[in-house]
Amino acid sequence: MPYDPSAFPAFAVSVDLVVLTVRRHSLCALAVRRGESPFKGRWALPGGFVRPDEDLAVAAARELAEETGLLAHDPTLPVPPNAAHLEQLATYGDPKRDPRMRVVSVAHLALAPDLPAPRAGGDAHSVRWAPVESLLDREGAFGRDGDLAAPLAFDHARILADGVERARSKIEYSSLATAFCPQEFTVGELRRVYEAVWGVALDPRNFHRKVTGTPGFLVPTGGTTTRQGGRPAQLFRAGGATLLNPPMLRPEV
Amino acid sequence: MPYDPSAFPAFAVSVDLVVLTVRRHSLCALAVRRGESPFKGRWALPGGFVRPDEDLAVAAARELAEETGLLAHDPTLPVPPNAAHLEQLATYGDPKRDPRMRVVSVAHLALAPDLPAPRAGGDAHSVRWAPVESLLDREGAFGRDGDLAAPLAFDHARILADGVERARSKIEYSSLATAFCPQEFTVGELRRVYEAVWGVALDPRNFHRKVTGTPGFLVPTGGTTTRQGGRPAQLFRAGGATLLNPPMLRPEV
DNA sequence: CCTGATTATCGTCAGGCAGACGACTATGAT
DNA sequence: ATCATAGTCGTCTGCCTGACGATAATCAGG
Repeated sequence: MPYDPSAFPAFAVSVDLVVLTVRRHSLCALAVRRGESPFKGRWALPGGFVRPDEDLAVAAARELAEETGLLAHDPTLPVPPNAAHLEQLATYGDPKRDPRMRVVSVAHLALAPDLPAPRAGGDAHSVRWAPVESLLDREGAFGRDGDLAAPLAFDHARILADGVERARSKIEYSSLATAFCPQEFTVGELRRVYEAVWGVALDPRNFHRKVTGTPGFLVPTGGTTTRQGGRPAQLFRAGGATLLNPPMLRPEV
Repeated sequence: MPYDPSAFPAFAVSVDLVVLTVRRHSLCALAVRRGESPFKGRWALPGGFVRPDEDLAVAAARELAEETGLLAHDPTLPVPPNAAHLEQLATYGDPKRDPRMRVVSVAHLALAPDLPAPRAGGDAHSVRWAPVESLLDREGAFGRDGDLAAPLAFDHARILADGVERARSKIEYSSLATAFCPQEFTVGELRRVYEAVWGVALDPRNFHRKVTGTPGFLVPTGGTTTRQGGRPAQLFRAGGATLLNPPMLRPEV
């Protein structure tokens, strides 16, 4: 029996990306400047429409690659050089979230190491990393279109806030913070990731004891580096463990 | 400038519900029997299409009320008598997940106290509570259509498994387990909720110490009850705290 | 009434882990 | 050589958890 799709309301489905990285000791998100109405000239999260025969995760990985050149990382495979963590975040479907039409957006969260260059994607629009506070602390008081301090387009401030909160809580009980680091990194670099994401200062000695004492979190590569200045530090790679038990504790307040 | 929606692929968007409760010391989920093709006669999760001007959370709350009579619980308001916890779970959009057409389903998770009657919804189809293991442990070896032991329709086994895992982990660090209890409950009843959801036995003495010692988790109502047999137990209501810090620890293995 | 079964509640103790912080090490800069 | 910087190892104390003993208050049945 043939089926009549017109019996059900039609929606457009898009994926939006919260791509986070740590740059210069602060948590940054990828933002693109919109070249078209609505919200023309305003900053927004990267994203796009899902294709007719494309799974949601595939669409998100495609958008991520288009914007950053990063590959989505399948956790079952060894980590390729240019890999980012990618996971589904949440879905936003307020009927009025897009003034053009009914769009349901499946937001995804990507965590990437600091990239050599914030390369613009295939499209010619501008792309940049911006500290998440600067993207979120926008009252709209100066919100003329095109103003760099205008709020993010659509409901993207909400999506970004949800993504940041997911990242903040997830590095507590998983080894996901290593997704912000290059393949080889030091304990100090990992600590600065936690400090940037949580916005707190951590005790280097207790942090060192905790991460080196958690089985499977870090594996030493044998090398050392002195790129941070001071005494040379051991280099590590991410170990096989994905869940930290007991978790890293985020300091109060 | 008018906008042409036909420029983008059209999707149907539905909400599916993982409704969990604890009955007779085991974790159960709500299942409905499908009256139509595809998967006619098979068990499935309750759900339905999102209406053209309906937010996703509203659609989920509407489906929940239709199937169970439960109201979704806005956490900012005092808990009404027939309230359930409702939250978004994840979104499933495999192009082949529904043989009829491209359907993206936004799954939601609802936690409800044990209901007086598993009342059938407005539709005349049959509805029942089933232990989650019995819904998930179906190899499909006996999977003729209509067979009670056939796997769940569509990708609903996956959705149910994800919902159960979300509930299992979320009661660790939040006070959500109280959503499985009536408005007034004893420490022992709350402990049996944890035991049913996790499938483990907990030490009654350590559990009592933990939950009564966590500020804001439980507030005594002053009453006592003996409905479980044995010594009368104090009655509590859920306190204002939503996050448990430190969390309840799920026993190893 | 007495006994046992059942459930609730309080207490004790040892081990593990986290926070605070002292001490020492190995590099580069001046 | 000295200093600044960062990394690494230890120590101590307090809190929390798991294991488990002991007591309290009810009900069922003899």
